[in-house]
Amino acid sequence: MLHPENDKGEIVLLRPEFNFMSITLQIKQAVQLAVQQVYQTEIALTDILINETKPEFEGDYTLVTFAFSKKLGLRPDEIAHKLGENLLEKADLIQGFNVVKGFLNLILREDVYFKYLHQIRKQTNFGMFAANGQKVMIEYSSPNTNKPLHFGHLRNIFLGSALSNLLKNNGYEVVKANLINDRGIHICKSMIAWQKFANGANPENTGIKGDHLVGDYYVRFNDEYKIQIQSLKDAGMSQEEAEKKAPIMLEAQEMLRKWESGDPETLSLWKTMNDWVYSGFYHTYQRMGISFDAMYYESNTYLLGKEIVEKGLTNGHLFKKEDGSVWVDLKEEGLDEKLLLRGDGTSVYITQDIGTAVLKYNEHHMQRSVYVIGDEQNYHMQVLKLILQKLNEPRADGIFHLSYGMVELPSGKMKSREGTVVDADDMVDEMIATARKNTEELGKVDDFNAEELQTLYHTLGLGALKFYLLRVDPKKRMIFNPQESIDFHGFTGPFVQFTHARISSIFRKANPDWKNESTTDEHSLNEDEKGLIRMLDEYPLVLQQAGEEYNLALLCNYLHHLAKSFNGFLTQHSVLKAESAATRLFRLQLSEVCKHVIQHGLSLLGVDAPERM
RNA sequence: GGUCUCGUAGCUCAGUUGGAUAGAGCAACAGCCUUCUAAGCUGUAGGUCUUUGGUUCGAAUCCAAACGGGAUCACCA
Repeated sequence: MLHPENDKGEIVLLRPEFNFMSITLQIKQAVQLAVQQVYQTEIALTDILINETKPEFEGDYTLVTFAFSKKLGLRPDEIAHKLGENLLEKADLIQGFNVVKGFLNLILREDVYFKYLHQIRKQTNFGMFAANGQKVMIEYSSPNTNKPLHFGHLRNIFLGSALSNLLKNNGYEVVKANLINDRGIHICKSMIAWQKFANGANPENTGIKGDHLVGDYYVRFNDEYKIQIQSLKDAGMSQEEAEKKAPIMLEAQEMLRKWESGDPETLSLWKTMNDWVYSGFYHTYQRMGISFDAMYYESNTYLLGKEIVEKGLTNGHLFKKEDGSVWVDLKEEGLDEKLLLRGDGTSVYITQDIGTAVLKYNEHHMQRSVYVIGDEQNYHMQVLKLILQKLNEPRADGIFHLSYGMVELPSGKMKSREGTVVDADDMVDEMIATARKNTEELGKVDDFNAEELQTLYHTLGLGALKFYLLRVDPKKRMIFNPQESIDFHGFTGPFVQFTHARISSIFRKANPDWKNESTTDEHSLNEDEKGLIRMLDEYPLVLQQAGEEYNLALLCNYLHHLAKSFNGFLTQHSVLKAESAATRLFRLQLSEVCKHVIQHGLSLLGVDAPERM
């Protein structure tokens, strides 16, 4: 219900035509004027609190006057009465009022609703914002190349992808970026295991998807590693020593050294196996409707990172220790000293992140750079931003870590070693299969051909999955119960999709000429209709707030609420068989906007809205 | 131990720039399909908003402490 404000406390009009129409803003302006007239006091629009009136009271919107009470030194109910009388007399949008303690319940004239609905109907892209000249990069997904994507990645991917859609909608120029972690000991582990155990197995001759194939050898490495540790321990070695001395681990480390020194054979294998993984990832992204504008590879950026660090050393922002290692001092910032280059000159994790950040900026010159990364890296991201600021890298202040909580199983964390990881491809398959099962049981689309059915199952399965992962506040960790799987009832994607299909059904059965109809009859609004219009009024604000807070859950909640309200409306009132021609026309218009908002909102979440289901 | 973070119905989550009697979904129970799609709707039941103290007209929301989860504090990535 609030309008966003800038530093000066002024209302910000992202797209003036929306806010001009907004019912709540109209009321606020009227209240502002009333306060001025009755009490000769200026009051900021942002200090005016307007809520929707609770159903148990009479009214449409409610002004809370407690805050004025302190400023004016008067009783809240007295202020409410005075303002109510003034508004009734002066403001032509108010038809009546009542006062309960400090709450001034306002009854709007019906034509306020009609006018609003007509105005948003004129907006062909209601919910879309004009370009704001700002460019933002959003990095998400960012997988390692040693194993397939799992359920935890899905939260990351859907968050990043939906956030990209949302910010684009809200007027930003968006660059979707993916940073591939393609180098390091983890990929060498898969490579070693493949060399030793695969007998030349590849995606073609096994039919196994490339990322899964490589992942299998990563698992195989760990199995072998465990066995070797055990036998070394049986021979009297300590756990710690055995972990260091296990031959297969030494081989992996040797391979990493070869990789870093540019050994052609090693590089060739590395490239081959990474390509298997990429084609697997590509397939997974594609079926989920995920895409990127810019790809970054850590194997490309770590060298740039080194350069930046060297430069920082000569600038005196960094310092060198006796062993030749390079450090940054973050004690002033309340942190510790952090290592940036090892004594032997090799880079560490954060070095390549520094390089990537600079490369990103050099290529795109964006004002803001969002990193969708799990909350276990909060500290790391804080350090990265501080270092870049310290090095005076441009737009370091524009870095934002969209930190999301881990997806956990009821039994706790997913652990690959314990085989409790839920694979992303399996999950998508399972959701599509569930969609199929539910659809077949209901038997509503028996006339669909095979292709239409495939599309529908895909739409519903992915809709359920995406909505499920986006409906929770990203900051909070969430628990996923695979046994119960994901429901298609209640607060879910398919529920919202279903509402869209129902509305679509109405329009299929209406005379297509209804848009040309006109009537001079009067239609009197009922509470359900008013409630729906109030919800539509809220939509641009929800989008704006969701964008500013990087919180897609707000949009999910809104869409569920809207769909729920619409379903309630539909069971109470008939559209096509309305009492009068005017009512029928009005309800068609209202339904049309609701359909648009549902479709538009879902599209931002990356979810399709089916015409039938 | 330091820092950060979370604690709301049996379960999963909303609600947190302080506002009326704290809301959804799932699970449970009772109803509603000759009427635009029942993947729906309505009702019942379910709460010491972890606890204690503070701030005030008013606290789930802000502050402090305690208790209980989680993350992190690597020359790993």
